[in-house]
Amino acid sequence: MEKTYDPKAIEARWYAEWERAHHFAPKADPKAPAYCIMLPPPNVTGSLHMGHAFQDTIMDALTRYHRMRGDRTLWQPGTDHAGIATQMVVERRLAAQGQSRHDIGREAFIDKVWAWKEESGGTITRQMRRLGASPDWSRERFTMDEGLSDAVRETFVRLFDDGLIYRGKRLVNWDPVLHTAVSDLEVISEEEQGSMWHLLYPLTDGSGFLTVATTRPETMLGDTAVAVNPNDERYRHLIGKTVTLPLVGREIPIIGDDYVDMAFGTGCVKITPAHDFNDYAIGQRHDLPMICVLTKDARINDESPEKYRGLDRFEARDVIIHDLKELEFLGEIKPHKLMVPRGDRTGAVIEPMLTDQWFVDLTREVQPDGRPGGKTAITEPALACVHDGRVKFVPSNWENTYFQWLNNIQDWCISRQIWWGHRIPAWYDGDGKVYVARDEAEARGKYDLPADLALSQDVDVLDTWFSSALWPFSTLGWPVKTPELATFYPTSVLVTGFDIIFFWVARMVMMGNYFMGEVPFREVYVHGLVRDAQGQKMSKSKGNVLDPIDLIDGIDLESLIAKRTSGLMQPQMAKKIEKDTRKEFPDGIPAFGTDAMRFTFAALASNGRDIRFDLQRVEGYRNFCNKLWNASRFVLMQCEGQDTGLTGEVALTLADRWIISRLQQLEGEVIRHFDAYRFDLAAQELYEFTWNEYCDWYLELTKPAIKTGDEQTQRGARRTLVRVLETLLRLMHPIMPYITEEIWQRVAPLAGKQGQTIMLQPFPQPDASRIDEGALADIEWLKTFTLGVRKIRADMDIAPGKPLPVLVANASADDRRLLDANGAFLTSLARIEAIEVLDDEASAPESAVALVGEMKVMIPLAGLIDKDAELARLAREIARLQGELAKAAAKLGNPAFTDKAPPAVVDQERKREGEFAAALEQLKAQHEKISRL
RNA sequence: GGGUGGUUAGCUCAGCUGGUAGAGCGUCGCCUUUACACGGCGAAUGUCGGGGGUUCGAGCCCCUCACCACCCA
Repeated sequence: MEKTYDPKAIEARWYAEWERAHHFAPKADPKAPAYCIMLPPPNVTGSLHMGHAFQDTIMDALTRYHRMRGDRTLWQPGTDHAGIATQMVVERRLAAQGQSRHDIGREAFIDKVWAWKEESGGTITRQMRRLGASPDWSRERFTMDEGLSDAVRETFVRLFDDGLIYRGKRLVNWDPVLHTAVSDLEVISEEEQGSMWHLLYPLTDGSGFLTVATTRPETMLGDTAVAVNPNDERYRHLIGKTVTLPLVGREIPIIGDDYVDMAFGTGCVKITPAHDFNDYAIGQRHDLPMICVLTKDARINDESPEKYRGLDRFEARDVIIHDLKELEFLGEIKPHKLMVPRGDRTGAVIEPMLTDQWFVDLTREVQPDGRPGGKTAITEPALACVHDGRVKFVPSNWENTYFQWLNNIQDWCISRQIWWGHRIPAWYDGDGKVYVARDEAEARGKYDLPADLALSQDVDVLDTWFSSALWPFSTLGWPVKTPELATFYPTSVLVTGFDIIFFWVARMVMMGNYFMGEVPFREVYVHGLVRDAQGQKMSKSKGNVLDPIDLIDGIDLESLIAKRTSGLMQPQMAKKIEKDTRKEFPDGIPAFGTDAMRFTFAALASNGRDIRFDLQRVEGYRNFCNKLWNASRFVLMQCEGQDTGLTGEVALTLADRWIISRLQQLEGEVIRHFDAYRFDLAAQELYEFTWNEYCDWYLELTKPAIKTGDEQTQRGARRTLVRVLETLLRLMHPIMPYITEEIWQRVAPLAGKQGQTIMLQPFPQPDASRIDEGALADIEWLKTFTLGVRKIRADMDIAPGKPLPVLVANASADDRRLLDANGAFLTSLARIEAIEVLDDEASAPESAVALVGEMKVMIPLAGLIDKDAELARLAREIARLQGELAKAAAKLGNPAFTDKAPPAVVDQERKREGEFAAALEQLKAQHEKISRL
């Protein structure tokens, strides 16, 4: 083996080998329990970001863990078509050639999108392979595949026939750049600085003015009422009167509605039902007319006074304010912070707009014809299955978020006015009558339409999330009843970020319940969001993104800067991004390798919401990989070509029995943490055991055993070295697949294991009968002894390499037994020249002392030890013990404690008190003795 | 306004059913000791956000306040 761990040299080789050998496919054994994870489908033309890498690490760890446990394990991969995002990219490419999609037409445009998918499609799945991800690639699916498209048509038609999909004019989020409705998910509202304008609306009877406050004055063109709170003394008497809308001249009523916040603004609210969600609701309550004043690209339309027609909404705002001022209808203007909704793709300010759209009904109890409405058929079952535990959230508090959203749910707008996606399976005749079926021929048959009746298909496509909602069963073959569907549905766990609980998780539950009659997954593991070291969200525009592949391979500073500053939406940010990047990564990013990155993600996967990604953490775990590498190197050096005790008699030393015991405990802990999705704790246990026990103690303890032990002892040590390492590798494999495979290939034969790959080996199971409590206790004694000597050495400034003579006094029978048995260990670990057991302490020379229980470990002062230093050292220790003793004594002196606390706790406290007291007495005596010198 | 999460060592975070406050990184000494300097050995460091309560005992349970973050309106 190389002296230093070099991830690059091992990763590529193993991945290719695993994939070639089809190790990722679920095993055929029908008796094995099924375990299935659905990969949340990333955008087919997208690329891997830190969130993906984090999530993929968790899913892969779970997949590898269950595969090793013998489950029939499927990690189902695939990608989605990301309708809007992908269409935008292709449109931008067209625009670069001076064309728009309308120039080339729908069909040609769709061809271009497919071509783009072919060209850039494999990036993210290639990157997943770099991460060591082990999904069954042979089952990879794409939401626009034939089969998945069938599933989409099937669900649409069935929901429509069940009366749960309808078409209607509703207020939706309108992106005026994309010319499409978008879902709430695709709208990001952020606080921006704006103004609050006070507008004066004259009462029609001439008796005065009402002052309304608004942040969007241009919408006044579409006002159809002014609302006040019916409890508001100031305005109550005006309800029922009318005002005359300035500039427009329309007479509109003053209405009373509880919605109006008396304390906010002026307490009078202008109502524009066609351009505001709250106003829309008020409009419905009061049966107000809805006047749409904007065109599809957010210009003023022909419903408005001629002067404003054709103006962009923000130009119109300026003109309207100007005109109102001229006419003295303008009151105060106050600076005001408001939430501005923007399209997440375009950055354009979203306008609520009244348009014809398709919706999934999620709110009606019953339909007019008596069939169940969406609330009964879809929403309530989705709530029920979480309430009754058929779907469990981990951590469980996310259930509240889920409930909160479903309890306030609106009908789901599923149509999008774009071209890339699943075209809505609905046809219209010349009169606009709609026919829904799987295809046109079916529509004609189903609705008994004459063959010569001209039909045209709806031009809109479905929301990408509509197809994503079907993912857990459509990828398994539904609507065909495949064996995979029977085996793997419901799936075991969904791994996802909390940001899409509403939009995706809830919708999968809805669709799964409705079409499969069963939940889509048993558990939802909700992980945090990866942020940068400062806790900032990583985003291209902030220039603080990290590419997981750069952590694996490393990247030099200039390349990193170039990457971060290219293709920015706001090129002026480049300077600042460059400066920040130079500051944070003066030397670029070193190559850490996949395993170190994966271990970091696992270690960061606690229950928190935010995960600050700190490069130093990765560095630490890269060092850990190196530690493991070198420990393995040591083991191989001791064992390769040697008898590793595969057959025949062996003798196990205390150290062997101890590390075997600890290994059993570790196995139990790791399993417990994996099962609880506490990857951070599992990682910590593995780290701790490997470094602080296996390397720091066990390897050191084997050195004297191998060097000076008899043949059986050597064989025992070698056997334990390789067996424990081999087991440890299997325990770590789900988190660090590459390094464990590489080392396992060499270690396994020495441990008597055979197999093509570690990834199909059984996951270690603890064996309680191999936990040797005596060995655990004896090693504690040995450690205490060693640490005591080392501490004296360090405090007295004695060279670490200098062998020391040691005397022990006040040794119990047990101490003597341990001294006899472990002399070799002690001399090696603590660098001791010789140990002499004194029967009579009085004869001892002046020494520095450490305590192991009651026993005194003494290092003679002669020529070695500085008297003052030793006194200081003793004084510190005495002070510490006095503190502890006082605490324990106070506790025991309290009768309430001794009476009421459980006896075991009291006993333990008594024992501690005794130990402190004894130690204190010894050290005090020692202090006195030395100070008399 | 409603909701959720958070506040523990210089930094980032663990702390399971209340019973001796922990880790990594960083810091400070000593050391190229034959697996590893991507290392070894040793050390320092806490009013567990404030206040109150329950309890023999509270970082953990209850109440309250403050601040931070996020979600919904």
